[in-house]
Amino acid sequence: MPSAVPLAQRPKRADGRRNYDGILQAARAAFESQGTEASLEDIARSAGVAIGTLYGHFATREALIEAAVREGLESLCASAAAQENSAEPDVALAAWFRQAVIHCSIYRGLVGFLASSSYHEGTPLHHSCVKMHDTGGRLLERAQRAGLVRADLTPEHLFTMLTSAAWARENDTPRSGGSEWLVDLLIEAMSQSADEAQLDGVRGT
Amino acid sequence: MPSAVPLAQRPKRADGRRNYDGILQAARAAFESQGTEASLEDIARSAGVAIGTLYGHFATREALIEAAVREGLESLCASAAAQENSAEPDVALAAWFRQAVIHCSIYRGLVGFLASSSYHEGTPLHHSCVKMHDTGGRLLERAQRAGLVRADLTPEHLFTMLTSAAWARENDTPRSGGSEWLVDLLIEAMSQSADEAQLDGVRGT
DNA sequence: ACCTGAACACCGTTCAAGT
DNA sequence: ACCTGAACACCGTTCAAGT
Repeated sequence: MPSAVPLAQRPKRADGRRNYDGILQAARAAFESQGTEASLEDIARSAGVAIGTLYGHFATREALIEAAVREGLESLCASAAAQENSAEPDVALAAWFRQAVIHCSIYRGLVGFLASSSYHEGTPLHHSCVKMHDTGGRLLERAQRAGLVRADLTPEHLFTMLTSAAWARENDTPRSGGSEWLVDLLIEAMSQSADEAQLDGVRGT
Repeated sequence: MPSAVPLAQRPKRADGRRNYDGILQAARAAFESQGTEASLEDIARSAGVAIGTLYGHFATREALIEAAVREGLESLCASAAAQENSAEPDVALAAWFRQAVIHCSIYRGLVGFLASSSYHEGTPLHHSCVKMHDTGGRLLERAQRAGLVRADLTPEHLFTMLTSAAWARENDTPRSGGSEWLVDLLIEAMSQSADEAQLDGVRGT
């Protein structure tokens, strides 16, 4: 069994698929302008279906959110796997980190769901979180083997940095410190100089 | 005029003060166990007053939150001002940063209000945010003058780091990366070595 | 000056009835 | 297999009436 939680599925019947897609489209628009707390009734209304239809396709708000971001997170991880062997290990990691931060903050409130799903199995978004852990972890390990990133970093640390930066981005204001800046700082903080890497080598890390 | 926004005020009449205090106590308990989205009706109920009484004292949810954390943030800034000249500049900054992270994450959801209040005048929590900016900024500047902290850091950057770490703490899980770790990383990232400081000196920073 | 609670509006969620 | 919308529960917020 690949996943214990029944994720939202595109129906087979034509009318069902039409509604499913319409709801998803309306949800994306609503989440984009009002965040993940947007009214589900409004979403159903603007999709032209009854509220019961929305619940029929998406059992919970989180299931709807999951369906709305699934493709994006999927492609984020897919593109990372593709470039995994092309770019320099540290550049690849940094580039992916930047993309991931953006993906996790497309909707205001999304990163909160991601954070609480990450270590809670049985939650719709958990699968996506695990996938991000895995691909992030792979990029991380590769950079660490090359001695370009601190050896004491774990995939969990990476995920914490990721979500924190995404949250900062979500709450960005023209006058605020700037999440872009924070991302730079975090990337710099996880890299290490050649000397430090050699020290690690001596210590046998 | 010190503040354009009318913050919640302790009433002068005895019965009013009793209710005000009771609501505040109930609110703190509710926020602690359920976060800042706790039901206001429940709070009023467990304080033994009608819902109208709660609204009479605290016009908005944010006003209630503000009143609940005011003392804590006040004392946080006061203690920083006191130690401002005792400890080493960088240690003082780091210590305050740690305390601040804790204070901003006592209630789940609080840091979200802080982040959105920081640059929005006319919001109940704005005053507290400005105060944190100021005291944080003073500690920062002192550490920078001593060449112990990166010169390009602004108080806004510090606030962004602060709230991000507080958010991470708010969402901490036994299995997660650990916000404590993130705090350490951020503190380390803002410090700079003596060599770098000298370089800055040469450049005239 | 302060308290009360009914009244209104709104939203989430379920489910019996329909096609 | 899928859709509908009434029904229920709950919460936020206001305000006329009271002390």
